[in-house]
Amino acid sequence: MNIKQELPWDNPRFRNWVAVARACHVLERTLAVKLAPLDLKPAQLDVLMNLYRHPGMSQHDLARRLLVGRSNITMLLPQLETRGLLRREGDQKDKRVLRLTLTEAGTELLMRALKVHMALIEKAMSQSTPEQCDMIGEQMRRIADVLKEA
Amino acid sequence: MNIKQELPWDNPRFRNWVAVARACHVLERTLAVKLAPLDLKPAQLDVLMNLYRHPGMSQHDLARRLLVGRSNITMLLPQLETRGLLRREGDQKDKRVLRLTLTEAGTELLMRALKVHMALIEKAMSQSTPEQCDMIGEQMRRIADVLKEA
DNA sequence: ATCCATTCGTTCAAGCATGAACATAATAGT
DNA sequence: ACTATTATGTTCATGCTTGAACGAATGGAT
Repeated sequence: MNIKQELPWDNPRFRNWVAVARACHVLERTLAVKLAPLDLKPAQLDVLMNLYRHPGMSQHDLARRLLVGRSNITMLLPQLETRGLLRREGDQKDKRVLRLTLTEAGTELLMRALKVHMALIEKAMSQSTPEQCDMIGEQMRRIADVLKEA
Repeated sequence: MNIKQELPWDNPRFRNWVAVARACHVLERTLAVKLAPLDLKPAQLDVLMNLYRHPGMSQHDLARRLLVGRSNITMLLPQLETRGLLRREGDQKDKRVLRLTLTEAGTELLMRALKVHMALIEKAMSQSTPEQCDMIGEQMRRIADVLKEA
């Protein structure tokens, strides 16, 4: 059996992608710590952000946007709803779907959390020039597109 | 209360970082699917990769390298050891530490998994020029460094 | 009208990751 | 030599995420 293939650590693409994954991991972890005082997890912040930008979303839409399963949303929402951060109201036309909207309290907490999130990202990406930053975003959006077709 | 702050979606750094996180998420997810036929999870592949490159690592070192808790390693290893993919041998000088090494079977499975992983990364990053790719890796390593000090 | 397929949300069991508490071994200070 | 501190690995309870199976609602075909 031919075990000698080109080993990935010599491949620039591999090494560089590993760096991307590590950076993501570290930032996610750091965000979780910084968000703890607000009693918010990164996943919950993602929910609030998406509801702020797209009020009236269905749970299914939210799941697709967050790249998670529908059941995940079902497990996630009650905590936030009980805390009065969002509302779930049945759609009149389609009795299957639940429309999601932020409450005042939800919006306010979101704003405080966003300050934390923004500060972290600013710190992380402060070393990159605007051009580099845009290029990175461009490439990453392309990657997500390429893989979604896979 | 002043709720009107600069909203993040208008900030390039924020938008671009979100793209990074999404790309990571999608690639991780895709990798999990493609690795399923080998009965390997991404986290397990990470273990095998690190043991291949650094034979004789301790569990603590492995945990730090994977950015994961020590207990996680403890829960992760028995599955791989039972499958005969790695060995855990007590260190003679320091009876606390367990030295980890890949077996033949482990190395062989790793090589097969690496083919899958590499193909995926190649596909993802094929759209970037080598210069762009290196620049991305450079920035990401810097981000990880900056955040580790935080 | 009546099936049939599809969609949305829920429930449930399973697998993972985490952090705190613990046991054992090594090390440093005295 | 003795104690206190630190380091390594394990155990355990908790919480998160997933996927499969389900019920209810919708829409389309005949």
